[in-house]
Amino acid sequence: MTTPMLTKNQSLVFDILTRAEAPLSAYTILDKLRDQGFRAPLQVYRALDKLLEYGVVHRLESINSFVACAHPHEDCHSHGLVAFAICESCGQVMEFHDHEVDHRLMDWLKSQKFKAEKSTIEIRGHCANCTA
Amino acid sequence: MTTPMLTKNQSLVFDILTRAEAPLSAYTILDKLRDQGFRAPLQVYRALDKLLEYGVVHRLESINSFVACAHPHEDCHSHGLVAFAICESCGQVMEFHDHEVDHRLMDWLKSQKFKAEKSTIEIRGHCANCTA
DNA sequence: ATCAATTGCGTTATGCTATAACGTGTGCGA
DNA sequence: TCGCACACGTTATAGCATAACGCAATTGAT
Repeated sequence: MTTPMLTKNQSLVFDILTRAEAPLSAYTILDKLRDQGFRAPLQVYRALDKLLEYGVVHRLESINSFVACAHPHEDCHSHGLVAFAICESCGQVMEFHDHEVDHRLMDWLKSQKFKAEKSTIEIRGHCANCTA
Repeated sequence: MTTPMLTKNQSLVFDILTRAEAPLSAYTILDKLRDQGFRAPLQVYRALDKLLEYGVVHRLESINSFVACAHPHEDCHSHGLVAFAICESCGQVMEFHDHEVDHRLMDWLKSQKFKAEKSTIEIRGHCANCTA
């Protein structure tokens, strides 16, 4: 999918996520954008929906947060599965694509005649820096 | 981990989940247990916390729901990763363990010196029955 | 040019998910 | 019998997400 021109709200949300050191919740984004005129959660969620659709933002289901795609130049959808390692100390996220894991899961799904549409692979733990 | 005797509330919640055809949200469980005296969400969440700890129940992060472990005789923790295929039509869930995927992810995490603690692999789509 | 359809936007209200904080009772070992 | 751990019950609150309404701007076909 090619990413169309972002609207004002979409750009504001995307910029916040791009500059963030860690994933942000929708309400945290809302708070950071109050000075820019944001007043309601829906303004954030609507922008996020589009950014997710364009593949430039990921939703981290296990922590109800959102993060800018770490590989914006490639097309995340073509990667198939995307995995995330989420540090519970510092909050930082590593994004990871692996075709082996991808194929293995897809083969199993195929054997079950299951049509996959969206996937979530999230590992929570502690990153190298925080495992002092 | 060996599963201790369940308390009354834990048993009630576990039985509901065991009999359910699909994952249930905490509030759905609450509603189903009102006749048994449940009145507040915490009664459900506290039971769920223990059942999760014992490994007899899984939390599906992507749909905020809970499901009884499909392989109660084995120890889910020793399986390493557990994957779920969740049908968005009928709600049914297939549970799946694969050492290949497991090792591959763990190797990558190890190379990043990331200490994994909890993992989530959830694929949403449509099952064979619902892909008419 | 005009009308209809689409899309984004703003607002209010609401619903769903999860936990904090308090107190009670029970069982059990020191 | 004292103290501790644990399960439980209740009220209140925090955090996450969407429904439903209406308005404005854009586009594109007639």
